Amino acid sequence: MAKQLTEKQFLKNYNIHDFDVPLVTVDMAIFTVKEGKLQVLVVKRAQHPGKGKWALPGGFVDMTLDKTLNDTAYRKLKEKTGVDSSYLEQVESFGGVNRDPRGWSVTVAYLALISSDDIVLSKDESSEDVTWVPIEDMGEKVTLAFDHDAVLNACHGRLKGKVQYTSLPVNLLPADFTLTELQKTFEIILDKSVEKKSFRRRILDADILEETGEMKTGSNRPAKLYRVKPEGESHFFARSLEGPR
Amino acid sequence: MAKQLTEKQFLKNYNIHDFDVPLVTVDMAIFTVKEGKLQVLVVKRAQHPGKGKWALPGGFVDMTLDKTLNDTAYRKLKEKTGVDSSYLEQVESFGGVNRDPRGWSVTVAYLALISSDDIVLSKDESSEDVTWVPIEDMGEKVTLAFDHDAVLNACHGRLKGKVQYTSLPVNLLPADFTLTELQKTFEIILDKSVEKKSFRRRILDADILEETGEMKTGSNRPAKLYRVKPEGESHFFARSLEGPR
DNA sequence: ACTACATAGTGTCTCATAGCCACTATGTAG
DNA sequence: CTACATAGTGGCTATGAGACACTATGTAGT
Repeated sequence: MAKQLTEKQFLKNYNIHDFDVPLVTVDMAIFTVKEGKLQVLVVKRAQHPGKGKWALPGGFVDMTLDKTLNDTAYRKLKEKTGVDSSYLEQVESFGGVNRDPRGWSVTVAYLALISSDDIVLSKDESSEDVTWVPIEDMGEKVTLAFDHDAVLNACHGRLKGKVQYTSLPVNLLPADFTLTELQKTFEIILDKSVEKKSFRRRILDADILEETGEMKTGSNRPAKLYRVKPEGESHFFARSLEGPR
Repeated sequence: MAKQLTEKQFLKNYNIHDFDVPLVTVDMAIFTVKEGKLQVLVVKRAQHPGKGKWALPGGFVDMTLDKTLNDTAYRKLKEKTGVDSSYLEQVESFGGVNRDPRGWSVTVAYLALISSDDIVLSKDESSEDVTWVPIEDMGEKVTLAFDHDAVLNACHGRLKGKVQYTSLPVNLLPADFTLTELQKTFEIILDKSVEKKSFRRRILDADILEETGEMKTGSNRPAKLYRVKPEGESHFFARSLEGPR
């Protein structure tokens, strides 16, 4: 059966373009914060090309299922994580003759942010394994197939950039959270500490959160729980977080 | 000959996908400032579909000429304007089943900024006319084929957004310019006035320009001429231009 | 040559918001 | 009841934007 072919044989048989049209895929960097680390979802490819290698989840646009590129992205996200509502943002498209051995191809990269709470990872016929990898382990412990290291890099860069002047990280937390938890999330993404008072002032003055009325108890002084107001999930600040002087 | 077909006939004959692969194009919003207005380049389509309508310049990826998507963008820019070095930035990709009558298609939108000085517009076989249109006339006096109004909107939005916190507009001016000219350019894009002292302080403190040593004479007091330092063309400011209180 | 004027460029105040860091508040654990 | 950890605040400094009046230096008309 086809699955027993080597990559070389597979490529020899692969013949999608009788017309000179590039392949089009959507690939996603799905981020979450787990165990105090920013992690990204990767899948082990069950099929050629790149069989057995880790890669970002993604795949071809399904012209019968998907009416738009965003549909493709949502579908992929749901397939791998079961999540169907979360922050999703198109980042950048990568296209060229050398990035995929099947020939000229274009991938539209998306960034997704989800809370590690509501996830059940699930593999399908295209992937033999699915796992979270801390972003800090990428490059050394794990490298990705195709140009996915570059794709991931672009997505990670976008995330880090936007964290400086938006409220994006709220999308990495469960519905209710404390300000300290939110601050930690910012710090994890920025990979540096953030001053407590500045942070709380900034977030509270932006008026993007509302108190749930509940408190988070557990260790020491209980903390107020907040939830994101509608529209609050991507507030833009006029000034960047500047970091220590 | 084929050019005499109606659009309906043309579409009936059009049969590029024996395989279910979307079409891939690159479309560009090429901006300049001319006559005190932000203007965008549009072409009148000489071919179906959309024959006779205005559209953003662009076209198919040429898999023999282009090694990457950026190559396609540069090629298109050069074809229409003769310019071969200018600011070019990928903005967003639009894909869907309804945006092009030929079927499922993806376009990768690029934003280009050029100085109105060094341009010689040139048409080719795909366009029967090429012209600049003030962005303020788009929508009322001019509408575009396909979903190009939306594409242009995304590019214009990106430009306006980045002007708030970057030095991008330097790319719309000739090599040498005065601070007042630069300020005017910012004001034209933002469509609001900018305070002179704040503006000059911001730009000069950013250390992205250098004096040419020349002065621009002509009317009244001569003004120092500046040019952009290497790397200065896309400086990011920590604070946005805020506008009048 | 002198004066009017337009445009270039500056001095200096206020204001908003980030960083700093010590202080107070309120719970849990022994 | 005390120690301690974590939540949350007060109040200062620093940076850079906005306001706006002021000075500087050319061109143009007579």
